Amino acid sequence: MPELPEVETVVRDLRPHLLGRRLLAMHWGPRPLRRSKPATARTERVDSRVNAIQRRGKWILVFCDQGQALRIHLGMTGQLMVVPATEPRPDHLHWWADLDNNCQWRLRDVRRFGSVEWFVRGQEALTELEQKLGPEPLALPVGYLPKVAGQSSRSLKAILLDQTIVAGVGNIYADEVLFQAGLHPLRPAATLSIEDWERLRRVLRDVLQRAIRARGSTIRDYIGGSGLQGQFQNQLQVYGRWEKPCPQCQTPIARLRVVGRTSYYCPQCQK
DNA sequence: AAGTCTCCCTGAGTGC
DNA sequence: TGCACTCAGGGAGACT
Repeated sequence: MPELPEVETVVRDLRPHLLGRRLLAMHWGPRPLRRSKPATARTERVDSRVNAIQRRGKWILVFCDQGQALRIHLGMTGQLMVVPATEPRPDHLHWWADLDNNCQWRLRDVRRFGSVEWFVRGQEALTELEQKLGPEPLALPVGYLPKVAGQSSRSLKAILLDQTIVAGVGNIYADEVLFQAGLHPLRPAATLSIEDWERLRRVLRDVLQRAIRARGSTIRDYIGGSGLQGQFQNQLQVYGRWEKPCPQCQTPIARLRVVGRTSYYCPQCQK
């Protein structure tokens, strides 16, 4: 499941293949992705050069030199890759773009939770996101979290998953961060001390940075933009480790459902 | 009005 | 072998 470290890895992998390349045309297949625009099967003439590729939260933004932009979300199972155009089309291919070097940039997405949106006025793709997303967790100002969540009765798990508070954290890294910080997923945000919030801020940054270095976590479907799997799944301390011993205290890892998501945690280490 | 729930989607896994 | 069922969870919108 692509979260911030996985999306960042995809963006870094794609840059050398796409920067400076001309996008000739792009194609949406007959089975619609979620909330894609255009929504129906069609081909869009583009003929514009790729200027920049960036990540914002779990979103990918690709800017072209005539002011347009592509906005892509990988959903749960999205895979982006650049391959020779002659390569056979895989199953579940729902969008692709023709490049000027006989290569094709492709989105494969088994569950179609992803989206690809084409903006003629590219800046709108970013300003829309900025209106609804919180800051990047790798660069959170000291004091930001207690300011926006310090009075909230919500659980810490809900806070971390809320993209309007902080953008890019999903279920896996929320659990890992809370374990590393020694905080229970159901702990009400309003009960944290300033020291707790500062520890959480640092752990959030450190866990995500380590995961980026490992090219993210491949649990089931995720692969990077060069087709490589991630390696951080081997460093996960609690996620997916139900009833296995806690790496700190050997207590069996517990799980429960918080805001519709499965949470893994150590009942001994996390208070 | 803040916070939680439901829905979408498919393949893998499980039990019978 | 086949079938029914559950689970995985991102984000949007419905609901309480």
